[in-house]
Amino acid sequence: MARAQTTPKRPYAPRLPPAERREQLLDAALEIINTSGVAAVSVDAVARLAGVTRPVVYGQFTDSDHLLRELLEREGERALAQLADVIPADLADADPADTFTAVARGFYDAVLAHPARWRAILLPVDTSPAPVRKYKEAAEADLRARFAEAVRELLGDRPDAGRVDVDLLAHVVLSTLEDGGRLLLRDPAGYAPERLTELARFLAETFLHRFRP
Amino acid sequence: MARAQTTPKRPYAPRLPPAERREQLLDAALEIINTSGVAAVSVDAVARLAGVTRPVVYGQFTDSDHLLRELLEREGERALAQLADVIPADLADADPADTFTAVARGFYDAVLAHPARWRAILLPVDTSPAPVRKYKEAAEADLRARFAEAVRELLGDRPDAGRVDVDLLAHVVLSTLEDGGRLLLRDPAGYAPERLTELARFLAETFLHRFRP
DNA sequence: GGCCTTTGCTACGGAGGTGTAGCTTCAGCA
DNA sequence: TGCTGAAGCTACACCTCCGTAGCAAAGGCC
Repeated sequence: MARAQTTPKRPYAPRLPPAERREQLLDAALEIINTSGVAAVSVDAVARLAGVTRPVVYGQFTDSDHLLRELLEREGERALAQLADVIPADLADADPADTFTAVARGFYDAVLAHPARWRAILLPVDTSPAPVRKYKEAAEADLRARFAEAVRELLGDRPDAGRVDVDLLAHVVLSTLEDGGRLLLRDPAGYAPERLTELARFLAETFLHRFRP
Repeated sequence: MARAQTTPKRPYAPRLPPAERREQLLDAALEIINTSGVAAVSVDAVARLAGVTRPVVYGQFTDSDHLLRELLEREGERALAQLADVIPADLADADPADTFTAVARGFYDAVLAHPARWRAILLPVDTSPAPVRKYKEAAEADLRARFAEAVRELLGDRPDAGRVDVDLLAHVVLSTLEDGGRLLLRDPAGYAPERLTELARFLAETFLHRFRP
């Protein structure tokens, strides 16, 4: 009764140095994305989940867009780090179909290893007021360019090689892999990595077959 | 000065019978999606754009979700109607690669013919609070099933036919076509229907080549 | 030309989010 | 042990959107 007359007085949150607070807030935002979708991310929601008040969030980020951009950047870097082990540096030696299959498998395993991260990256295709999308598109363009380069090298001056729209093919292949990632996130049982990888192998072999009659 | 003392008194919107008002409101929502994204669709925004007050909207729809669902249903039906002319009834006769190429071309032309409609359908991959997504997924599942059936018929009992994960392949092919549609909407000059269709033909031929050595 | 139904409007109360100004608490250090 | 700066908190004013209750205008019908 005595304390009811005054506001319950929120417990003081543990103090953290800026860098740690920052990480904690980004973690909170990632969790919100995974439980309630990107749309639910607001300065308010992040502060609440982190057990802190809004001014604390404003101390680290200018607004929720800024926070979201930073989150995608952080997760994007970590995602690329995951893929770095997977994407081969030199592909001159190995069988191209094997290589592609291994990349696909590595990607799907990476998705399964950190579903929350990849959900944040793969699901919001249109969302985010455009400044966020930029970072992602740049990263994807880079991946496409590398893939296209690899295909060009592979085809060399084989007959008919000129007929292939390599850049558009890169687009299609990347988006196919991504789509597999989304299926994996939505229904890991129905679309297990093995199944997705098997199709990747089939497609790679089919493509190569076309150029080795 | 005389009229400044009272509220400016909004001009009375032209009266419309419910059915027409409904259409008009759906049109307004579609325009909002195209100019500002799905996230910007609210009862308020729709009413404003339609030159009408909120209670009028509530007369036709229970809330913005309901409105969005109805819109997707309307546009979905119209989209399917566009595709009806394109998707062949019997495919026993023609060359499969030609058929697939024609379907792809028809689809891309349909997208270009009504970009606003297809933007509403293709762009919001994750958005929309889940009840809206349902309708779309059902339609896609149907398309996938039909495609898968066609491929099964085509393969028949050719050697190796059993090795193909037809259902997953249907997923990949549909999502590839859709991705082409998105490219077309974002950059019609860079990804003209001809270019996209050419790749579709190449992929179809490559696939068939694998089964006709 | 007056009535009555239909369509639209004003006006309210409320929920939730934004960003900021100014006060409080904590912890380390002299 | 008391000061001080960094880290948090409260409180406020503002905005946008939500739904609804009750009033006002149009226009068809007799």
